[in-house]
Formats: sequence, structure tokens, C-alpha cells
Amino acid sequence: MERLRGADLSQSDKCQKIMELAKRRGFFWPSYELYGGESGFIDYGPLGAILKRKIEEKWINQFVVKEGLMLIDTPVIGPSAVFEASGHTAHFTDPIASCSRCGRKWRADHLLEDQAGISAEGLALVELDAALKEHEVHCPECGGNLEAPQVFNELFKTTIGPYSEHVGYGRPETAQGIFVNFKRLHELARNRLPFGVAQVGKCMRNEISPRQGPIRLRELTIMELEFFFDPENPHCSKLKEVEEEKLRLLHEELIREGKNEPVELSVREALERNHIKAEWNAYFMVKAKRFLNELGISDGDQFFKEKLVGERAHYSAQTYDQVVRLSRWGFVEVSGHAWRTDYDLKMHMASSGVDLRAYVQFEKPRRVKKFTLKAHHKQLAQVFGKDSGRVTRLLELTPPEEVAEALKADGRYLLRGNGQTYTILPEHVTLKEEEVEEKGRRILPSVVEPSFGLDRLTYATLEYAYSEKNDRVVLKLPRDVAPIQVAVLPLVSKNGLPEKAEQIHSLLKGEGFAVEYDDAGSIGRRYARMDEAGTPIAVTIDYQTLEDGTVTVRDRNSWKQVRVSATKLPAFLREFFQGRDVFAVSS
RNA sequence: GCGGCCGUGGUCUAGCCUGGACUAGGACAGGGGCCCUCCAAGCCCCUAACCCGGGUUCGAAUCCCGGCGGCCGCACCA
Repeated sequence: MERLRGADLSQSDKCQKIMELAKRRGFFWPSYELYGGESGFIDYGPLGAILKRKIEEKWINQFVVKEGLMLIDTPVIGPSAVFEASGHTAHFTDPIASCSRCGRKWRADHLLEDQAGISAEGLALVELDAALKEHEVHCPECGGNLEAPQVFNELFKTTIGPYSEHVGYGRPETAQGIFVNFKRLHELARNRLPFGVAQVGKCMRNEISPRQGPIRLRELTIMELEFFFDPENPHCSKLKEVEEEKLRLLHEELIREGKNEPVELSVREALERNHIKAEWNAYFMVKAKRFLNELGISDGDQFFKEKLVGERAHYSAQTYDQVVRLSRWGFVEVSGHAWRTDYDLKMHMASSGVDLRAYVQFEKPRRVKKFTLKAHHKQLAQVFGKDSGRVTRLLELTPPEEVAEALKADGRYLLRGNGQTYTILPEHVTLKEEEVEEKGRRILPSVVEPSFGLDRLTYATLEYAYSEKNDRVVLKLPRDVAPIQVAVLPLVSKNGLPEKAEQIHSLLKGEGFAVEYDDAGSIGRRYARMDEAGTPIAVTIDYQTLEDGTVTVRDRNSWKQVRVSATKLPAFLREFFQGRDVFAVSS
């Protein structure tokens, strides 16, 4: 496929070998090769599909089952309203200006900021164009004039049904499927905070120029969870379990100082020094670190890198990327840990007009002075016509104090929502201040979001499992994600050994193991084949098996062998796959 | 999207500059057979490829153009 020469070769050697192995043994390969290929897409083959699924299962086990969270599954396609509310149609996009002389493309907003020192935030394309001209921004490379900026939106666009005006988008993240269901999910969590909801699924991002095989895809699988907590009670109840754990952080301060190396801080220190702003984020970062450890990626090969303000997604108040060292690309993001605050719920509440606040009960009822707001429906209907229903709902969701203050100061209140601004005058409402007994309050939960790229994790797992021994490949996949668990091999293919091996094969299959039988070629060749596929255990049936019913069990990593009686084999293997060091004990 | 390099069986590659003897060679992998007591042993046989389209030419894997794809650099990666 590709050929690399000279200095490139040594550095990308491992990646190269893995790509070859992946194609040869059926982990993954480029999609649509029959028609010349299409970049940004990969196919998972027989081994890869299972490996990927097992990593997903492991994640679900650790982040959903063990954490007591909920798992849901929502559509890939969503109507435009969802992504307009979430900000993706506006923000999942880049204004690109090309140079009319040299043809280079630039981020128009970045140029404006760099050359004119003006924030381009919130500027429409025409405004951006005007600003670029006004401040005489030129191509930084050749000084040529810039063409009018154009937007490129990375959402995949489609239509829903036969109506071209009914626009839908492929989701760029699974999160919105959770946010739009917040009310129901909170109800299912029996109206308690905190709680978390996870989702695993395909997402689409129409990348401008994807490369790097499984690292940057236009269609990818994301495993993410939204964890909702009370912003007024943001403490992580499980902090004790993790506060002494060390995290390697390359935090904002270090980056601003120009540093590249992370520092090692305990969770407690990181929180005390405000390098991590949300306790729950810290908690899940520890979980994420351990998760990668179990996929074979040690602490030294991963760390968390904070995203600077300009690099963060539009919804995020703080984001750490978990990065892993990969042989070809250096440190690559495999998960993001964003503190999304109440951004998404707030946006969906404003767009839909539905109250998405959670009710939090006080320990004791409190007597408080409080404004109450009563909307005058008839008056509002006269002024706003069709929109009055929505205006009324929005108005009633607004803190009355805010309305009262504005009316007092300016004589009017500007109500924003649904992409419009409505002017509320004193005669539209009745505001009363009274003392009431409150049993609780309504709040918009704050959200932390750990979000993992399953494709990248699958690749990283392969890369970290890859090793060579005596000129052959041994894929030391963690035993709980290996696609084939056990190989059953007759030592030779005669004298009744294959028949005996077939019995053992069926026995183990019946016990629920993923087993493969192989009697082709010499025993050494078959061991080698299984090492390359990452099969942790090989069971060999030999002449002694016929005499005393014991078989040889071979460990892929150490090549150690122990004899186990066939009847005890299932129990032995079960212990092995639960993580016990059965070879050290028995040999 | 720009620039550079590149595209040959399942995988890695030889051949391309200097067009013909290329019915495209090799290694590994795969299938069949012989052999058969533990780490890719050996022997025999077999399967299987010039990215796509156009052009130049008597003749194209080889030269030219376009497309697609890959790698690297720039840009992009909310």
C-alpha cells in the first residue's frame, strides 16, 4: 500500500506492522476497496469486530455496571432542531478563507484574531468577511488577498422522509440523545441526583481530510456517558476511593509556560490547586486511566492534556483529553473529559420550551422571600400571536428576580429564546414578592462527560499488545478482550488425536468459551498462528491424553506449559480468564 | 484542499528510469498431499496480482493526462 523510506521507516515501523497484521489476520482494513476505497472509513474483520466488541463490553462493565449507571441507545439520525439547539449547526463548523494567490486555506476567524487582535466569536460570515477586509488581513504565507470565507460544517446532512425541507443530521456525538431524553431519564433515576447515563454508538463527522487509518474516521464509535450532578452540591461521593491516585496532567498553566511534559499530581492535589474544576470529572479520569491500564497501556504511556479556551468545544467549561503514545503519531487523544456545565440542558430548555430542571429537596423546608411571576395570557396573546404559548412558557421558566430587576431598571425585559428576542413590558406580568415556605428548589444539573473513541482504543490496544519473539509476532492482548480465547490442537493429526481433540473442542465450546480447532501443519506453526491472533491459551492433545486424560495448556505470553486433566479444564480456564495467575501456581 | 512521494496475488516485494523476450519473478501466508511426540522443519502439487479511466505506440506494469486511494509536510481535527 504505502511505502516509507529512510528515517520515517524506523519510527513508523510498528504502526506499519500492525496495519499489515490487521489486514492479513482480519482485524480491520480500509473500506470499499473494491471500488477504489473511500478515506475516513474502515471495515472491521472477523477478529477486529470481536475485539472491538469486547472492549466495548469491558467499558460497559466498568463504567455502567460497576458505577450503577443507565445505558440507553438512541438514533444516529436526528432532526435539525436537535442540533440547532445543541449548537452543532452553528459551531461544528469552520469558516475557511482561501488565498486567491497561493490557494492556501486558513481558518478565517484565527487570522482575524492573530492579525487584527479581534475576537471573531459570534460573527456571521459576511461580518467576518467585512472585518477581514477592514483590518486588511492577508494570507500569512504569501501576503495575497483572501477570498470571502466559506463555512464548512462537519455534520453529515440528510433528509428525513421524502421532504427535502425536513433536514436531518447524523449525530457527531451520542450525547444529544441523552440530553433530549433528560426528563424521562431523570424520572427513571427516580428523580435523584447525581445520576449518569451512558451510550455507545456510531457517530458521524464529515472530516475535511481524514487520514491515519483507524485514528481519524468519518464514521466512528463513541462510548460516552453524561453524569448529572447538582451544581450546588458538586462533591463526588466516591472521591475517597480515588483521591490518593496519581494522575499525569499537562494542565493549562504548564501549556501556557510552554511545557510539554505532564506533572504527576494526586487527585486531591489537582482539585485543591483547581487544575481539575469538577470533582466528578476527576473521578472519571481516574476510571479512564485504569481502564487503559487494563487494555495494556501503562501510566507512562498516557496522560491528560487540558484543552485551552480556544480549542475547547463550544459547550465546555473545562476539557482534558486523555492521550496515549502511539508509535507513528505521538500522543493521540483516546478520550475527552469535558465539563459541559448545564449548557446542553439550558439550550434544549430554551429551544423546546420544556422545563428540564431537576427538583432538589431541602433537608429542612426554608422560609424565603420570593418573587412570583404570573403571566397575563391574554395580553401576551395579543402581542405575540402564535408565539404567545412559547413566550409564556419561557417567561415562567425565567427566574422572576431577573424579570423584576429588568422591569425596574429599563421598563422592559428582553426575553431570549427560540432564536428570537421578545420584549416583555410591565403590563404583561404581575410580579409579587412574598414570603413562602420552600421545600426544595429547581436546578439545571451540571454535567461531566467522559467520552471514549472506541476505534482508537481498539487500535491502541493492538499496538500495545504487539510484540515479537524469535521473529514471530505475539499479540499479547489482554485475556479478557482476546477474540479467540482458546485454541484446541492435536499434537499430530493421526492415531486418534484429532478425534480426542474434537471432543475437547466441543466440551469447551459447550462451556461457553470462544474456541478454535486447528490440526493443519506442525504444532509449532499452529502455536505461531495462534500467537499472532492473540489467542491467550492453547490446549494440546497428545499421546499422554489418551493414557491419562490430561492435556497440555500453553500460555501465550510465557510459552509455559502445564498439564491439566481434561475434566478440570473448564474450571482451570475460567480461573485464568478471571485474571488469576494459574501458570505460576501450577508449574 | 495545496505540495512532495507512492499504488504489482491475502501480506511484503522484484520489474518501471532505458516500452517488446513478463505466459509478471520471489518470499511469507493459504489450500491439497506425503511426513508426524511441542514452538512458523522438509518435500511435491495448487490457488492468487500490474488501482480505475483515457492517451501515445505496431506493442504499456513500464511513458503522458485525469480520477480514486495511501503516506509525509502545510491546513483542518467543534
